[in-house]
Amino acid sequence: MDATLAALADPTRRKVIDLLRDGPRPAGELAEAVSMSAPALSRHLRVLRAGGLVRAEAGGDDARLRVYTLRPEPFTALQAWLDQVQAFWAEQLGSFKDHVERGR
Amino acid sequence: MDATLAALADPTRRKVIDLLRDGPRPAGELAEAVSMSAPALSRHLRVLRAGGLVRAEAGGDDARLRVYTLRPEPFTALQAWLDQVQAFWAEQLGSFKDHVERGR
DNA sequence: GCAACGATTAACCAACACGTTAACGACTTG
DNA sequence: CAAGTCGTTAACGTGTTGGTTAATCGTTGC
Repeated sequence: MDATLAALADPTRRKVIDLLRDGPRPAGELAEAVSMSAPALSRHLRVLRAGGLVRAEAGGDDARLRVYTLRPEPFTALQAWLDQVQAFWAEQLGSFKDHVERGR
Repeated sequence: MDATLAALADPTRRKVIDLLRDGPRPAGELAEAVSMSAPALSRHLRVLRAGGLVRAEAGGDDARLRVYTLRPEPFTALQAWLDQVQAFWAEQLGSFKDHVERGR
């Protein structure tokens, strides 16, 4: 949870996530898409990997390529936490409902 | 979106969110709950306020108190983004379904 | 009015995050 | 095998973050 949100805190990394939304891509394409030096992006990718947000596999045809793909687990975990937080307003709504039903 | 995730990146601030889940609290209580000096927490609260995650109102009885409450907007916005990201696997599932239905 | 209190801001410092260029290892291609 | 390519790590400078204590502002209560 900690690693997930730390990873998502950076705009560049979020942009990478958004890019990967329409399909896996090799590191090079990602670097160019965010107009950043390859080393800089490589470290962002390391953070994303450490947080389990992405996974890298060797490109089948050209083994030099490292193809990155989104991983679902951290996102579902985050969503679960968000649901818990939002339960707060559900309670508020419940109190209000009780309040109303109690006739005032 | 940026401010939201930046705010959530810090563990202390997430703990504050979790504390506020079961009701509004004054700054002092929060500071003690996270065992941190009042100034340190005050700055965390400023970040949370800037991101719109919380709102502060003067305590009705004692005007020295600043009572903090959760605000829903950033959380729903974040959830919307998460849904978009997760659409990725929905597509994958679709492809798999097509794959199966195509008889192989 | 004056001491105490709650909260924030100011000033300062250690630690970390992020970008750059340079160097390196692994693979491909002629 | 030699040169070029893809990606990562190393080393470095810089800006930001997060904590501390000291000072400030508004409110409370005797």
